Amino acid sequence: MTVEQDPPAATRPGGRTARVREAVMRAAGDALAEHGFEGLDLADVARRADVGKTTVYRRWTNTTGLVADLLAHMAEESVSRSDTGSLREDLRTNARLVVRTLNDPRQGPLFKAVIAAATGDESAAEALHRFYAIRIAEWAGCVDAAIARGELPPGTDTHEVIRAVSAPLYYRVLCSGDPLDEAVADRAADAALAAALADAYAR
Amino acid sequence: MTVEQDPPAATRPGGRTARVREAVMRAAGDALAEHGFEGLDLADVARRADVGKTTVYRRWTNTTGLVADLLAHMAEESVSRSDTGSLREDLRTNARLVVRTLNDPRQGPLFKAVIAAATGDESAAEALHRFYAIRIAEWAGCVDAAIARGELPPGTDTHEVIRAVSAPLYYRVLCSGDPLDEAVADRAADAALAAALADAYAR
DNA sequence: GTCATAACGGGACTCCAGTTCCATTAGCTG
DNA sequence: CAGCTAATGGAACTGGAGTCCCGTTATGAC
Repeated sequence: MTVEQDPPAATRPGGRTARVREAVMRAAGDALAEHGFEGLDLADVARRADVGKTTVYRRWTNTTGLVADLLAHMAEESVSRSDTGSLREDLRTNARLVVRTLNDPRQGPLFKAVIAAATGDESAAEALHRFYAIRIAEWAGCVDAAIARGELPPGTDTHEVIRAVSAPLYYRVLCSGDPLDEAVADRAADAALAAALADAYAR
Repeated sequence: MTVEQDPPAATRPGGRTARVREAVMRAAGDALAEHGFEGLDLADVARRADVGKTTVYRRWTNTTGLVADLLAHMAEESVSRSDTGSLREDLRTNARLVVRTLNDPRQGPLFKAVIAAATGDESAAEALHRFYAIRIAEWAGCVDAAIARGELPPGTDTHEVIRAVSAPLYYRVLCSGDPLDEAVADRAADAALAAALADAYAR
């Protein structure tokens, strides 16, 4: 029996489709940064992207679907971590990068909007978790290197160290509303390092 | 001239108005816990509260206004902090309380929804920041007591210690999506304490 | 008790986000 | 380059969130 398995995709990801996605992703980022998630209007995104409203609704269904894809798109652009040879410096670099991102007039509101979207929609939440998993795994490499240098003992939860750096920064932005600057970033990095060292001693 | 200054309020906060607010607050909490912030419909809240739709729109204007008032209402119910005589134990108690709240099938989604609302609306954000300021100030008393007992040196940023306890828990819920349990709570509390001690040594 | 009016309730109305339908454009295959 | 059809674009349509109008209720002052 010659069943023709795996039909030739029947899809057409060629030039135009990709072009449309790029334009819509950029437009969605702009719109989110400007009006936040709740102010997101797919018709407005379509206008900005110079694309038919119908196309946006057909391919992304609704606002959370669009946000989920935007996150996947953002995750595709990998950021390289630093490697200064000192864990304290690497963590401070990471913390300052997060602060700069969250304070950035475009990126800050975008991240807030995306997090807001994730609180109400499972697929957006999954996309967000994947995004952070990638970032955390990337920077966890710094901690691995530190362990290799003997700055931290083996058995340290490397991902937890990186999470500990970002956590107080996001907490300020999302919950308490306290200001965010380089001093706060450095304190967050130092606190994460102190916690990791204390945890090592306790074992 | 006998100008009658300060006319008798011209407002009528009597029985009915207060009753309506209570009913709407409860209904809003239910609705947020069930459908999240983006699924919040004032007409639905009105129905649950057995109150006219017009009334809800007149008094709270829109969804973010309702959320802002709900937060004020939640802040009014003060929770008493613990006082075990040991800072580590107090911080762990706090961390476990936060975890239990965020994992609670009703409170968890409610907090997520409220945070989502705050990302897109200034007045909701202010209400949220006030809410956390009250909670943090309350629990900072534990750190004050610890300083008085000599567990920590004077000059410690007491609010920062409390923020450091909650931060990793909220980060997991809102960003990374990692699970939340008592072990994580204890680790967060211990990390906050370690960071505070390290910060004290550094000074 | 009586009165003035703050606050509420019901229902009609408006407006626009989201859907549907169909014509048009442009990837892919041969 | 010719043909098939995936994918897009325009425009009319629709449902329900939010508004408006006006009659009704009940609070507080006397």
